[in-house]
Amino acid sequence: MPELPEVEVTRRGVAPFVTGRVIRAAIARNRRLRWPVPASLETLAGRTVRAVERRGKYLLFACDGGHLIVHLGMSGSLRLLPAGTPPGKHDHVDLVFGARVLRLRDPRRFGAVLWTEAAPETHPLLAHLGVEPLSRALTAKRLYELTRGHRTAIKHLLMDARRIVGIGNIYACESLFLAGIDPRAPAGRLSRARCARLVVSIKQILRKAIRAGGASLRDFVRSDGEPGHFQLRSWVYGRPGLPCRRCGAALRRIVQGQRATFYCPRCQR
DNA sequence: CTCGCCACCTGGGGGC
DNA sequence: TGCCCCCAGGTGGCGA
Repeated sequence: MPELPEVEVTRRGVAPFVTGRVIRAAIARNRRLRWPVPASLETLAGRTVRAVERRGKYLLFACDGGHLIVHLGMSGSLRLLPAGTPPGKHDHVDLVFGARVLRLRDPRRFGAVLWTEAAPETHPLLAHLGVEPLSRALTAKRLYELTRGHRTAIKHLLMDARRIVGIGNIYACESLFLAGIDPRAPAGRLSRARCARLVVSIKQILRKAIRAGGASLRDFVRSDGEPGHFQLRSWVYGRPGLPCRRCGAALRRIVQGQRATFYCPRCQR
């Protein structure tokens, strides 16, 4: 799935086609996502989409009277298709806009579609989210402060959405490579200089991935319905045993917190 | 509060 | 071909 760049690319792909448009119908063929798709989904019919926003990996469709919250989980994608396109097995939710339908496909059903009439930032899923990595709020100083007192590995902390949002397994590995930091390093012991380098690396890799149209691995499909062929060439992710593109050393795969971590034992210390 | 771990799902790929 | 096992980009929630 979708880490921040893929969600942002989806947002940008979808927004021009739905902003200012009236939802003619909202359809849930399978309500069994991570949480049940609420019955209030159907009340979207007749409402206008005012904006498409993003908070972390959550997409927020600002509508008259509320926000539709969409999370793509690990295998979700949103596509714009001609209305009437027959749904596939894993196409669970549709928003119909006249000639087009915005369709959620999510084979693993780890995604979510929720509706809230309160301010979205107060929603339980969003209320405790951390800093946006591409915002000015993420500075070297901020990362330094966020890491103090934490013995957990820096890679694990990067993926903790209560501190920093949007960084998943791929971009955690890649940004640590760019910063030359061992993913196992205790977060609280990183120097100010290393925090500064890591912040630069995080912003760089996320921006680059957005520019590339999102790293397209198996499940990500661009919102226009074309399978993304763009794949950000990874430095370390998914390359165990292969030579480091920078120094030639054999890359390693380890497991941290039940997740695979890829790194270069020579470049990252 | 932090931590370590589990669970929720389906599908693809490799080995036999 | 078929079967079985392993792996996968997330993250809420549990108990310690």
